[in-house]
Amino acid sequence: MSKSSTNLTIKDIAKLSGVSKSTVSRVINHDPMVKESTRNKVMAIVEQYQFTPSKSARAMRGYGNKVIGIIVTRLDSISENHAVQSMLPIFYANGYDPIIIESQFSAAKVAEHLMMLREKQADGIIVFAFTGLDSSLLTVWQHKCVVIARPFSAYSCICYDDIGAVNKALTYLYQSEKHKKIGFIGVDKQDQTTGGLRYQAYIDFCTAYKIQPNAVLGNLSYYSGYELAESVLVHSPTAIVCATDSIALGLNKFLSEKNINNIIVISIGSSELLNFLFSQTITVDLGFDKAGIYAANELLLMLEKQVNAKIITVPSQLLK
Amino acid sequence: MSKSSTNLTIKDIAKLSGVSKSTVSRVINHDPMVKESTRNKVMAIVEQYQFTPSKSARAMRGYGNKVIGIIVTRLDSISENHAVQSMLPIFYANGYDPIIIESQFSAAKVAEHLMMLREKQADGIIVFAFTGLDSSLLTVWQHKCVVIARPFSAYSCICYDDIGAVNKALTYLYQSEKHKKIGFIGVDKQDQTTGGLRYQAYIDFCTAYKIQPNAVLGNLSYYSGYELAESVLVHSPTAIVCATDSIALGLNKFLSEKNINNIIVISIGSSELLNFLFSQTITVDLGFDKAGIYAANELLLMLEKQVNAKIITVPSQLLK
DNA sequence: TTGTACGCGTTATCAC
DNA sequence: GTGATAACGCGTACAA
Repeated sequence: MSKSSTNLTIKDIAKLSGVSKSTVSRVINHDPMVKESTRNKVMAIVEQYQFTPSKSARAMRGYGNKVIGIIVTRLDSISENHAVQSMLPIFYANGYDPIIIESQFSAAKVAEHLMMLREKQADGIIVFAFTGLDSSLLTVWQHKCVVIARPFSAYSCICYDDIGAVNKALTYLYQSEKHKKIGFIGVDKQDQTTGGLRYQAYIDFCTAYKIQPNAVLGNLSYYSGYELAESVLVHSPTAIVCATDSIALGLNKFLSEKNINNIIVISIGSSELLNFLFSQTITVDLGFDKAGIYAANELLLMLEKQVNAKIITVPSQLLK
Repeated sequence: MSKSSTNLTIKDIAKLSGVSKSTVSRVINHDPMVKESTRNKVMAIVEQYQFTPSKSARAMRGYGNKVIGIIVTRLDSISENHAVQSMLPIFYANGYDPIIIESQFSAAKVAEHLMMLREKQADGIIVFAFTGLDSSLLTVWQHKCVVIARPFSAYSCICYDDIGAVNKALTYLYQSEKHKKIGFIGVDKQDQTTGGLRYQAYIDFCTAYKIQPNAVLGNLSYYSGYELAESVLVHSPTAIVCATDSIALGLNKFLSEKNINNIIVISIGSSELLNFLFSQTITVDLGFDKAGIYAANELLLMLEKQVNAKIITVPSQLLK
């Protein structure tokens, strides 16, 4: 009926409901100082015409755009994907428009994207950290920013339980299953968390329980797991812990090809694909989806009221 | 040195360079009617202070936001990820900020997102189509929209070579390798392209070459490939064509578990993971990355000048 | 309680 | 060539 061709403005709504622009503005922004009757009157028109205030205009008034920037390292990272997918509904439910961008592990790109987000008057950001990303880039955003996967001091961070996850895996193998020869395939220590932390946890466990370490480090790809398999197997372990599910995929392929099926594989990180393809693999869930939920809620909290930075560690869970 | 705390406006630049706002605006927008000397003078200041005009303000002036909306079905779709990753650099290079959103195969969500994009004054959109998405939703965007994976009439579309890909697979098996008993695992025909088109191509080839069809249809998951394997194998084919790489993963898992290794598997869709895990599988590359490039360039073309809708089919390629 | 007038940062239309 | 000025849609002191 009503021509909904071109978008209505606050002025039109004012005319239509017989009040002034300011009153309409007050109604929209839930100013308590408006008479019940006029509020209803205006709201009726607003509903009827499906009016929504121009975001650009509000942004210009310094209002914030109801925009959250989400900077992932790579769009095709399975773990980050899960985290993002679980935070999106939360942002939508609170009226925020999440905009996803890719850093490709480049600090320079992060800087670029942050500039863009500032221009767009984004209200807050979520950053998936990586080796080489410096917290100094984020200073401007300090109080409207949640960092994932690295514990930057003075920032709100969501971290994975790298150490606990490895310990859970090793405890299960050593205590419950009485394995004595446990190998480890990890990633280079230059990667502080997935690399350094998980490797160190393995080493620490070994020294604590007087196990002969048998570790080898590569990169994050499944090729790495495949290629490094042999150098761990040469010490004839009865179980092998993989620092990531990709590595576990590679290792499993190797074992499957060589028809080796008396070795237990435990993966830090539990992906649907790994569980499907190699269902005998034991996995430790790092809780990517929970991380997303934590991150989103924490950010919304920060935007609502001043809240001091905290570091949340997502609990891990052994799945057997 | 210079305090870069709060953002400068066009007014500040004007004051700083001793001209008026209008002249600064002209310089920024490459108006040829400005004296060389003043342009240089202004540009110097612009560079020095790293000034960039407020996007919100431009948007309000109806200028367009230099924003491209990209509506994917799911963030973790490997194929769409590839396409998106290949279009992002193109948009960045042309000064556009791509914003990625998830439809989750829901037409209602698409409608919501489109509303949001309109409010934000997005300049154009790219939509990954799916079963249940109606082109009527897109009418407002008709001339600034590229659709991927479905041939909507009167829209610019990038389509995959479903029929050609299946034909290439079958031709290879039948002509070059002399297979006579070729099975097919596909997806339900309700999915018009991946489901209907690829199945029909198989059937057509069979009737053309008088092959006894041996097809079964399920869904897009790798579980489906695994579960349907048996009902195809029961007719003892020597080769099986899988409509997607996920299905091929599932089928390969089944074959591997049963120690069946005399059956050729061909997958429509070539993923890195499939090639890694089951390297003996022959794959037909549908060209997801090329699709992204085509889509981005086509959209940029549409935004620049009037150009009539065309349908581009991405060539497929057999990889053996 | 509501309306008026102004400013946000930009571009477009005039004059000069 | 360049500068003043109006306009975009909105929020908000200030006045009524």
